[in-house]
Amino acid sequence: MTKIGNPPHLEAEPRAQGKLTVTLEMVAKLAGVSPSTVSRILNGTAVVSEAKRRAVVEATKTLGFVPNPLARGLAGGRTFSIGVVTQAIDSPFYGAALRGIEDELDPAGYSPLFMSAHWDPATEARCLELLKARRVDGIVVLMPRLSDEALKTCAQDLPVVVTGRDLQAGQLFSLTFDNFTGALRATEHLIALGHTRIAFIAGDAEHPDAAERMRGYRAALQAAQLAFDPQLVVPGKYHEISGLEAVNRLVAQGQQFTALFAANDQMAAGAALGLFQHGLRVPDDVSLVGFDDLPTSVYATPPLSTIHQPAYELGRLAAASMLQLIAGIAPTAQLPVPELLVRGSSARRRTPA
Amino acid sequence: MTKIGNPPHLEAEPRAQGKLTVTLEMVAKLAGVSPSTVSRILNGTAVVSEAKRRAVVEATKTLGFVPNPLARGLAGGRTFSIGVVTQAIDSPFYGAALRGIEDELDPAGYSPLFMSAHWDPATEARCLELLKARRVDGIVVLMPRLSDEALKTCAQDLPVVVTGRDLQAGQLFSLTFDNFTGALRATEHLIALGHTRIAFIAGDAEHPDAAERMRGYRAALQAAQLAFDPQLVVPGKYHEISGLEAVNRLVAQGQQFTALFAANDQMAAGAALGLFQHGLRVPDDVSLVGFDDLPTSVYATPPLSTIHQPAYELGRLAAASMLQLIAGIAPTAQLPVPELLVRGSSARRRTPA
DNA sequence: TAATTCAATGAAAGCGCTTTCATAGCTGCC
DNA sequence: GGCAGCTATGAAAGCGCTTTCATTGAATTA
Repeated sequence: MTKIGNPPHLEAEPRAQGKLTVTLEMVAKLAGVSPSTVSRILNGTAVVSEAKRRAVVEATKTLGFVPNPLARGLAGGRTFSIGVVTQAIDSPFYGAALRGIEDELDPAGYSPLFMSAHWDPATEARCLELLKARRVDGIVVLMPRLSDEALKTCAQDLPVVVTGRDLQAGQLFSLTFDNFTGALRATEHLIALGHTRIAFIAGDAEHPDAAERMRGYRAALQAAQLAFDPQLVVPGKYHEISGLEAVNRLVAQGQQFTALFAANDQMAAGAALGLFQHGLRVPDDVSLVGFDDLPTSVYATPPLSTIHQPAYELGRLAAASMLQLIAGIAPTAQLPVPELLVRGSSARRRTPA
Repeated sequence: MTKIGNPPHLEAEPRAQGKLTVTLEMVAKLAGVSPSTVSRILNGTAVVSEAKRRAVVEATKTLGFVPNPLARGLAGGRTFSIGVVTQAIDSPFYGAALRGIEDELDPAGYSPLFMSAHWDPATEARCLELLKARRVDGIVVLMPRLSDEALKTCAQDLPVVVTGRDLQAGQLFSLTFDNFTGALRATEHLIALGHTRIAFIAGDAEHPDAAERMRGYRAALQAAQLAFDPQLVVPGKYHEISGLEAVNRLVAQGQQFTALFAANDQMAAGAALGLFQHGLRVPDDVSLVGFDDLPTSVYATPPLSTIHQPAYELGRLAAASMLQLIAGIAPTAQLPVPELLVRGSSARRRTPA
């Protein structure tokens, strides 16, 4: 029988391990109780006499017993693991969120199972299937690309928490950030600095949050009675390169603008490079504001003014909500309101309009 | 009996799911064969007649059967999952490596299990324990902080692949990047541009790779017969803030330097901000070179010259090596040699020495 | 043709745990 | 004092799969 840690093809290698897996049964025997009792103590499933409890705890220590999660999952139906679907595991924004999830889940005895869907709905669907197959106790999807319907269907099988989408259902909880207000504040800030020609690098319209940010931008203009000029709006895809290309395009078209609002920090970084390449100084010639507050943005030159989006907090709250869902409690968590961080990239208009 | 997907506390919620988990046994019955045969076909463990194989495949499709990884793991001793310990899941560098691992493991039918140790040996040890408890088939540790001994001990239980440390053992394989040569090339580049006063922001001496980079810096100076000036070397901790502080310190001390080599891109970013704040232009006043080639570095203003470290490739190779280890093949993977990327942050010396 | 080997397959025994179910021993009340 | 009503605990049946082990029928050999 192949034993864990003793792969047959490695038999040649000397192994100094006689620890042939301590099982719950061994603990039971040593403690002089039945396996059921040990299990009950382990899970706090039932009342057990203090004497036996002590004996079991001691036996557990003596033997160095660690319950086998696989067996637990198989027998009990719960794996104490939460599937986490992110779009890009290597994105700075999601990284912070993942850490938040990790930090929240860990003390509760749950482990996250990360997968990335790369913004592709099909991949995302596959991730969900894989996670369900792995019998996770719940799934957190950060910025899903799947349809509301698909998510609801998924939530029929197990608790689901999504971010960046507003939909509630039985075991489905969502956490949304007020992108509209965030974008509104960012644009207002630029307007307050005297800018009237404010270009906007939009996110992919497919993302609801990108649409909201666009809406915020327009609302601010309108409130200030500034005309909305479609020429000043360039579509992007949330990557640095989009920001760079957007600036190239604006400049090529000869658009006049003294401020630039990018729908996320990554595009703002790209835009900064574009402006630099065209000899436009930030903030002297063009004020720049981003959205997200990536950890790196404060180290941009000049540091980027932006809307703080609490990625870490988002992760924590999502995880906490999931834990509540599992416990049968209706989550009520809410993300903090958007906060504008004014740094060096935005300044009062200096050039003539 | 608590069924997966039917948490008792959620019974109130209407569930439209009659899919009571398709098991291998059901497939066997439908295909008219024994469970053993189905298992054998699934795993390719033995020769099975073409007729039965077809029947089973069809039954699998009809029923939409997906094997339960938990049961597989419990019965077979293999979980088809690989533990991956990273130091910071939210670091841009590790993010790329994780993606590489994911991409490599997925087609092989393995899933990664990510955990971050936050540069803390104790946490790292705990991660290893947790992963072993989860019965992963192997563990990849990116830049371990644990002692060589501890890692070797761990490798007695299961295959282990580490990066950034040079140690081989039975089931232990390591993948190292030539940090020395990388730092050498970076410094040589600066020297070739006419710089003679080259400051260096070092990484934490505890990291072997940081020590190597320091060694490369010194070797380049020596080869060019430039004096090594300890005053020009500032210790850092691989974070942006270290770079910023380092520049502040250099400037406060009134050190003369026309070039700055940071042991990683994050510190280079911080340094760039520091230089900016002190009115020192890059590259006009100070040439700046980093190390790692983070995805964001190409979007710095100006784009950062740096040593490309193939994080994604590193992940892929680590994962591939793990797969080989599991298959009983001795891995031979090697990281590509360091490559210097000259971008806008480094230029010929313009200021007098 | 009989004896032997071998390939394909089924039966059954777990893997390590949870969870009914059943059973002792108690407490308490009429 | 006897019986309902508990409580603490053990026995045993799985969870869904893998893997011996045993068996059958066919292929091979003398």
